[in-house]
Amino acid sequence: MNQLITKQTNNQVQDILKRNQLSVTGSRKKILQLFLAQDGAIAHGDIEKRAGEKFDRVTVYRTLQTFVDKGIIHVIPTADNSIRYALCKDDCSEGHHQDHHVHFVCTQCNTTYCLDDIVIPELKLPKGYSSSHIEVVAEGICKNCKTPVHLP
Amino acid sequence: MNQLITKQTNNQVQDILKRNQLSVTGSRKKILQLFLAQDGAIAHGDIEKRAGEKFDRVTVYRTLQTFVDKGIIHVIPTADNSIRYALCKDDCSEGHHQDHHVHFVCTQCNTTYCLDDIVIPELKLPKGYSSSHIEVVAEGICKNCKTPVHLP
DNA sequence: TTTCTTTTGCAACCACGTTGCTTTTTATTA
DNA sequence: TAATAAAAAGCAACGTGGTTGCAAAAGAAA
Ligand SMILES: [Mn+2]
Ligand SMILES: [Mn+2]
Ligand SMILES: [Zn+2]
Ligand SMILES: [Zn+2]
Repeated sequence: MNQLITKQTNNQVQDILKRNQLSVTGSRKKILQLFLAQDGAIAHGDIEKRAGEKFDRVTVYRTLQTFVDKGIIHVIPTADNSIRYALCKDDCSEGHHQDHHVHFVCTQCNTTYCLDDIVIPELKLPKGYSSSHIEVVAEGICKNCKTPVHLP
Repeated sequence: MNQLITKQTNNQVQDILKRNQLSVTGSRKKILQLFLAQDGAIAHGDIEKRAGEKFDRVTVYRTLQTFVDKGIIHVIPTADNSIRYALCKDDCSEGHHQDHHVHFVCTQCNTTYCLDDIVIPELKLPKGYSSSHIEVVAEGICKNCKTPVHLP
């Protein structure tokens, strides 16, 4: 079964790389698999840990940069300066990211989620200020860490 | 006149340091003056440049850390990972920061402002998520960079 | 398989931040 | 004002995260 999933994922990985005109290499396959197997974002450190036994530090950096350039993943700003990445939706492409959405960091499991469907509300700025883009990061408890409610 | 301002500011600096039970030293005076003379936040790099000719790199780090600990300044999260600091309002004190406000980064002059009076609007999170704190950073044109309107 | 192009690994480097320790400065008290 | 104790500053050394140039290896195309 694990084998089956791997095969499926493998096709998906090949597909994404081909579609973006990237050659299929070990490092790219490995890192892309990490993203596909993950609900939410991954910190650079974790990627390096999980891919780093097999690949050089520099290769990991370059692979991630390539993916960002191609619009396959996007960078998520964090308060603690640890860089995180997450898969982009399909409407991103080379040089054209479309990743303006709210991010949610769970304070319990430390997972970062992209909340693509949440509307960023209007902000009443002071006189003279006008904003072109608003970055919102919410902190709290995620769906998986929520304390379950006992029904009577 | 410059002399007068300096004297006034000097008193203010002494006052802030005394109030927080900090000894009055060259580095602390210099760095605090930078903040008092500035509308908006200052990047660590700038502080180091403007105070660094006279003081050691390490001293600048330690001074800023002391100010943060005492609730004199607060750290501002930025997308580009350049750490910025701004003066806290009076309701911050040692170990008790009260700096939950919107930040505004001007894309023209690159100044970062603390918008203390802006209300952070409610966010409709997906089912299962609950947030305890929302970080908002708005990007755009500030009051000083706004294109002036010609009156007829 | 051969050839050309792209990617990788390695070594070296830089920027940023931290730590331990000694010297200097500040506050306190005589 | 001079002596003392406590705090801060300077220095050197180190760690981490990220970058660059170049030679070797792997991938794509033929
Ligand atoms: Mn996202
Ligand atoms: Mn602020
Ligand atoms: Zn969680
Ligand atoms: Zn501006």
